[in-house]
Amino acid sequence: MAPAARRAARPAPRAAVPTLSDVAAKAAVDVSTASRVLRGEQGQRVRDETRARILAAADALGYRANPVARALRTARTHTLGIAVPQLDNPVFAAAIAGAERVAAARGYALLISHLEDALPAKDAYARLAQLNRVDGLLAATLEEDAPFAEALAEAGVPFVALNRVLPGACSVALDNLAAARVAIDHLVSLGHRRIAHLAGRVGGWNGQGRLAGWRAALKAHGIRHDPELVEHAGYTASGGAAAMAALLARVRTRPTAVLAATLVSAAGALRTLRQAGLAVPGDISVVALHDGPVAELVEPQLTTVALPAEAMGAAGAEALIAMIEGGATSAAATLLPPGGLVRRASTGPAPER
Amino acid sequence: MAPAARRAARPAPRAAVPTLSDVAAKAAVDVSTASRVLRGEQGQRVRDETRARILAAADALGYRANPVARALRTARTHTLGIAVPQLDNPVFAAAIAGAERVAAARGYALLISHLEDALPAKDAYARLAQLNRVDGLLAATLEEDAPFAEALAEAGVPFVALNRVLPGACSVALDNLAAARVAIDHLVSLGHRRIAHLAGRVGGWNGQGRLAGWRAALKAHGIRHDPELVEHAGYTASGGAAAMAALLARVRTRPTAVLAATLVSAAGALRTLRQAGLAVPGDISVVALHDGPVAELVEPQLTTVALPAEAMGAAGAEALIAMIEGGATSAAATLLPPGGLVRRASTGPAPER
DNA sequence: CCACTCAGAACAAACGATTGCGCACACGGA
DNA sequence: TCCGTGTGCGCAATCGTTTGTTCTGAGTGG
Repeated sequence: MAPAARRAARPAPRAAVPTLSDVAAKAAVDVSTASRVLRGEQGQRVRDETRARILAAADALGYRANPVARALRTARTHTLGIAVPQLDNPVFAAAIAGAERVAAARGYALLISHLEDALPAKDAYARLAQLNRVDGLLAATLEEDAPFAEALAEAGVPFVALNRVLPGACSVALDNLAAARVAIDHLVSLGHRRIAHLAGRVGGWNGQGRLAGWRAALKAHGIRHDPELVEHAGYTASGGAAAMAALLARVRTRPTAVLAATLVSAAGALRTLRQAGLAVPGDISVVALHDGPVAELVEPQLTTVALPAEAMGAAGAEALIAMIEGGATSAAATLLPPGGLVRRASTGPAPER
Repeated sequence: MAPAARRAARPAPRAAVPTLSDVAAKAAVDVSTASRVLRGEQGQRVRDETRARILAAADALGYRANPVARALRTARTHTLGIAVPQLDNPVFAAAIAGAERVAAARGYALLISHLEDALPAKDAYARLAQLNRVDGLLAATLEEDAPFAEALAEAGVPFVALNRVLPGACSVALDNLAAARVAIDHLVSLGHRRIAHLAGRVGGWNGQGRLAGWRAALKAHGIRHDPELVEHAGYTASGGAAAMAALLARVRTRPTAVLAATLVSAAGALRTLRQAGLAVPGDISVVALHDGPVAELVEPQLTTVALPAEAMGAAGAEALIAMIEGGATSAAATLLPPGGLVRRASTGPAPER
């Protein structure tokens, strides 16, 4: 199979890419005519014969419009930016995948930018330097980045907040209340009434929402929420383990079930429970928000509530493109309903007392 | 100062972004002079006073060069593309993170493209349409995509193959032989001599390399490799579980240790071992290639060999930028050495016979 | 037979930068 | 006084498109 692979180093292999004027020349028309035909605009008055000639020439040359030149002229790059705080987080990875899918389908490219930490508004402006190369931005930021949002708004850059609701900005986020409700409904249906909550990041939008959801769902079932049953676990395994340990050490009456705000913290909690000699779900049931491959790797496999991370990215991209193309800056917030309960082995009937 | 800045027709919230000619006007110089000063080129003959005036004007206006215009003129977008087959795979996520880090540090943006499946060369060309918006491409593709590579080479697009070595192309990949060696050394030092291999994707570059590494490392220790001890597991948990089961069912003498080609398949194998009533590491040790958070979530926690996925993305970006800026198309392959053994609970001394 | 209309296509001006070249002016030596 | 020489900057072309405007005939009604 020796034939094709041959890769010259010297002669600057970059083939001259045909331009519009090449096409126009070959078809013996003006570039403007060629442009109109190739852009396929309706209502253009071009004779069929001419049109065919241009299309043939373009095809023969393998012409592709130069996006850069087009962007300069039209002031539209057909590129979306997505800024995420962490690339390794599966939730953001999924969101990126969703955004990429929609972007590609709509003819947009996706530029990705990693926003290490909470960025000082200053940095936000620095990032803005890059922003004239995108038509809009998907901002999947973690917390009090009002400055960031304001910088964007001020600069007139269309953007949508992802993974949280930002008042006044178009936002696409997860419906944490509904998600918590699904989890609690499940536990209650199994007979649980004393249900603890391993909360997520304090101050984070999702963390707050899930905590609120836990409370509201309990209330809906006529269960008074016991503040003692909340422990902040963050979103790491060690955080989950530590929080579970703290909870067990602190409470008088052990809860019969736990709602963990994140999958990974639930996995950590499982470790603590195992070490404490408690059976899951025999002694205590565990359910986590967010589904993922990890749920099947732990022992026992975790019952979860699937959350639409991919769809969140996709919906964000849709909304952003709508803003860009429609021109209207909507400030509507979209809450994506949970995908449903994924029942596995970590939940079971409440133990008899 | 009414003259220069007047842009939007409607109220058009998008703030008028200052252009070079705005700066030039404010500093009362020609745009060419402003350009030379702002680009900071050496050897330009500009009076200090003039330079200061221009810098002040740019600063006052908050001027940022328009990357699109610059790209059009210079035929360089300062954008890298990265094509990955799966966005949800932590390895690729890490590679993207690494590439993004380097790209950002070097003043490049990163465009990400998801290549669903093996892409017919046709599709490869379609993607090329987007390619004149990047200066080069990081191609993290899975397998026999020689057509893709050739399409790129033919189009003269600088690219580097990521996560595999592609003959004739600049490649950055993991040193699977060395990684397997680290794992086997560890097991052998614990007294293991009958070591099975849960292989990765058949036909994949990494899968092949790890299999070869397993063989070579055994040989280095004077252990004859037993072909019976290889089972193809792929890179999923269920694949790992099934392969482990098949292996146990098939072999006469049970191996005392297993080298899994991937972290997730190792996790699957753990499940099978647990169900089979075998103790890990009491009856059998397990070590996986690639480290990650999952390793600490499973029971027992997995001993792994850390593989530099982030560094791979970074090195790929470095190489690509070097190609772009240096002009020379190197075809060198870089193999990244493993990060080392991460010893956890899944490996222990070989059981007495 | 003559203006008039309108289809079909060319002209030309942007978009915002970069860059080769040329034009002044000041200075120094003959 | 005059002619290099060289510094400091402006002129203008260009990158590849898009798009408003103008031009040219051919067809038409009066």
